[in-house]
Amino acid sequence: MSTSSSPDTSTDAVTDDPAPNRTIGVNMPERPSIDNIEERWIQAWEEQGTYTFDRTKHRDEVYSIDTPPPTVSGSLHVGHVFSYTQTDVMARYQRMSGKEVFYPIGWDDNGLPTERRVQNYYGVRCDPSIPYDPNFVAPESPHHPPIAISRPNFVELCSVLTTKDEAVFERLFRRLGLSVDWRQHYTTIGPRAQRISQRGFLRMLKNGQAYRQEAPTLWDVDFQSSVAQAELEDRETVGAYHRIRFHTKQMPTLVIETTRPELLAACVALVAHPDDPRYQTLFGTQVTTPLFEVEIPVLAHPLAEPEKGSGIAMVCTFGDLTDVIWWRELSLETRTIVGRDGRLEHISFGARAFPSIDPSRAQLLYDEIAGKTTKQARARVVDQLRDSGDLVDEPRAITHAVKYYERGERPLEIVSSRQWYVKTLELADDLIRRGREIDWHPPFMRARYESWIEGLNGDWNISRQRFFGVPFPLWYRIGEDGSIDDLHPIFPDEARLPIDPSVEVPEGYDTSQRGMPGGFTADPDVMDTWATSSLTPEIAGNWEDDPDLFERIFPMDLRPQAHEIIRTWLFSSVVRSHSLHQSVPWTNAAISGWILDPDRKKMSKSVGNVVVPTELLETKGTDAVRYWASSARLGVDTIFDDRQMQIGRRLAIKILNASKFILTQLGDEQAQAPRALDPLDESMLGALRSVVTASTLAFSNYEQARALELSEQFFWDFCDNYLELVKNRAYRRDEGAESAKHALGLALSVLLRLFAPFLPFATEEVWSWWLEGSIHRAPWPRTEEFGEVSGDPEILAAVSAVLGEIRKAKTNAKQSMRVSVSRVTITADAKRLGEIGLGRGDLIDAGSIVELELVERAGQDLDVSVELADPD
RNA sequence: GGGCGCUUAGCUCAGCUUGGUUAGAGCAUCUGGUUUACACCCAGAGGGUCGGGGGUUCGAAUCCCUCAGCGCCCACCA
Repeated sequence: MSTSSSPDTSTDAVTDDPAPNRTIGVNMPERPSIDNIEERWIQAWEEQGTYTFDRTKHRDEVYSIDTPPPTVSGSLHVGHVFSYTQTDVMARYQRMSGKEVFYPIGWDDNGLPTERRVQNYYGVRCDPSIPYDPNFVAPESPHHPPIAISRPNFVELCSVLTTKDEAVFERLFRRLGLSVDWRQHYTTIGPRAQRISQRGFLRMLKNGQAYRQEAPTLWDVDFQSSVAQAELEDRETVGAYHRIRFHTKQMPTLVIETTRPELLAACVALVAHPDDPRYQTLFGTQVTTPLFEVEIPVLAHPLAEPEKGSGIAMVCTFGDLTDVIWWRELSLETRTIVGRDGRLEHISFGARAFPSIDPSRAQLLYDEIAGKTTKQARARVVDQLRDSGDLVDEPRAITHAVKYYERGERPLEIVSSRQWYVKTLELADDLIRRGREIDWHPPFMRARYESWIEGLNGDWNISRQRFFGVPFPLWYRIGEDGSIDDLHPIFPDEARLPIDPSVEVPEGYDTSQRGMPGGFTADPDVMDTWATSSLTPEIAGNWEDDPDLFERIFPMDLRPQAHEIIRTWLFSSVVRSHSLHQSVPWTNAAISGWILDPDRKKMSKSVGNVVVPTELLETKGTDAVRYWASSARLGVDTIFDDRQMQIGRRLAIKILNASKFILTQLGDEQAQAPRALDPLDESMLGALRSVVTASTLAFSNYEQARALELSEQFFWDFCDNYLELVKNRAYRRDEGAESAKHALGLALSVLLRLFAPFLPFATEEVWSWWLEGSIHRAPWPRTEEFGEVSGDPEILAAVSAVLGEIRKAKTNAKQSMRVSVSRVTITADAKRLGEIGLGRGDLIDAGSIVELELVERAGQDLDVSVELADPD
């Protein structure tokens, strides 16, 4: 034998090698590793089109997924890694099960988050009154103070930045091994999304599902835009109760309590409960407000709570949502004083809207607060009340829940404005019924959907007074007198969509007529981001522009998403689908949990506890991270736990090593079906067949964590016991070896495929050592593959138990596992003894047993007595 | 105020739908072993009155009632 170094060491002649020459595993490395294998496979999958959607497949052969388009202006966090992996696991399972998986990817890049990011990133702000500057160059670093730029310039910057952000997201998602079809790609600001959003809106306008109305609207004074009920959140905020005296002749003193004394000038009534004995004499009378001395009615309404404060409330236009209800139901006056910028407007007392007994004094007092913010005005009004003697006691500090826009910093105001709405209130029953057509995973998440619908207090406001969004595709006529005809919008032909009405001109008009008497003006608003996102199935499926595709994927099979956006994304999607298609948008909703940090706080950027996902994937390995994400059940909030990733990492490595070992034993001989299977091999295959059945069932119930657990449990036992028992026999050249090789080959193939959805890289790596094609297009294991195997899992279990006892004896004696055993006596009942007898030869080999005695004793389950060989 | 979820070993979690081995796994801890599949390995050990109380049952982690703690969702919180 040559001692010179040969590059071809693996085929170096080793004449006494019991295994034949093998070509299997020519790509098999000496020391397999899961590190740095990702990029190779990502590239191979892309080149081979492994995940490309085949659109010739019929609807019932397709599994379609309404992938959540992540907000690209947000940061990447482990929550993305977690939930997107859970969806990918299901996608891979469905693909292997024979479904053609429609797995698109979108980026949510329109809307306020992007605007805000652009403002901060470049140091700019949008001023729609400025004309477009074609030579504008964005500053290198954030400019202070922000540069005012035109709307078109601003929108351009939004596009530039989102493109950058999207590239970062794409890198992460590829690295995570998502089996999305990158050709099925959309953005929520792109032309297709705009066209479909606008078409969806026009359809709903025409069928009466959308309407425009002037009404009290939730308003963020910083963003200067309306917001929807779904975007509210309560925040505990410090405030104070102020006891204020109103003037009446009916009672010696009349005191109300309020947290918003600055709205006194906007007061339009007092309200008490109809049964409240204290105020019976007041109902129907007029009382006078302090300071401004405006006469207001005292009215009864059941919403007034006698226990709260003094039991009688000051109704202002508008302090909160209850005021809106009272205002509407009691047909009260409108006296708005808070402007859209959050400051008190200048108003005139004595005018019709603001009558006063003493207009000049009222004006004097009010002029001190006009122009101030509500907070500044509040302090001043309290001083005024104190001076006038109408403040009873000093303000009492409290903490109470106040409504904020979820992205906002100051409490919401309610202003009267004209907005576009989508009808939801009258659909409530239908929407709940639709919700019950969807299979929720986990089922209890449906309760959140229903409780949201039951709590709706108005229709869905879809218009926003912002810039980077989908414009409403409408114009309004301007009368000869310059008045705008809001009631009869001009619609574009749908074939023209998408359009920007501030640039394009309605049919029959020309550019010169824009903004002119007798001409037209564009609707200035953009759509709420959810008005677009609610159409993701339509956008991904290219609704009406590609009806052939759409009918192959809609209604979709799966909507994966997080639970905090049930009231927004999920709800609004059901609304649109119900109205546009009289259908649910999908048949399954898989709701992922949150990632919590070890203190059980939700991981978020503001808490400063976010782990950078790309670093995580690089240091742990993608499969390890995917294992962690896969082992969490849907809907369950999960602690970020790198120990769980370590376990996944070990599993992936073990799969590589065990596979290498098995492939080495298989050799390259054409696998031949053995004449008869050894009972131990058959037993192992019988157990594995049960795993296939149980794992498949778990997947069909959207319990991927269970499927993983089953396969993993089997696999470790398979390595520790079966491989040890069978490896000596497999090396021989007899019938027993044939049986072992057959069983090993089948088991390896099945196991790799069972793990493939979870650990796509490690399993693909092994597959490539052995077989052609991608494992991710290989069929999901079926029980039929096991043929006539009728294996009783008890045999392997019994033999393994004996092997365990022998190991225990060796361990207790602090001996090596390789030390030989001079005598083993097994006492058991006939059935157990029979099972063990079937694995006798393998047991003797694996345990290094010199003498094995089987003793039958009825009623004895299993007793193993072990005599170790003399250490000498 | 209404609703949902959770509470099992030091840690992270299964098990509960359909009640029945001695309540499981991994990690961590401890004790050993091994270096021709794998030290990212192997073997073994210790560790739990299944949140409290009550009930149903021959039998309850599992079913029912109740209480508590934690988390979340919803609500017209002057």
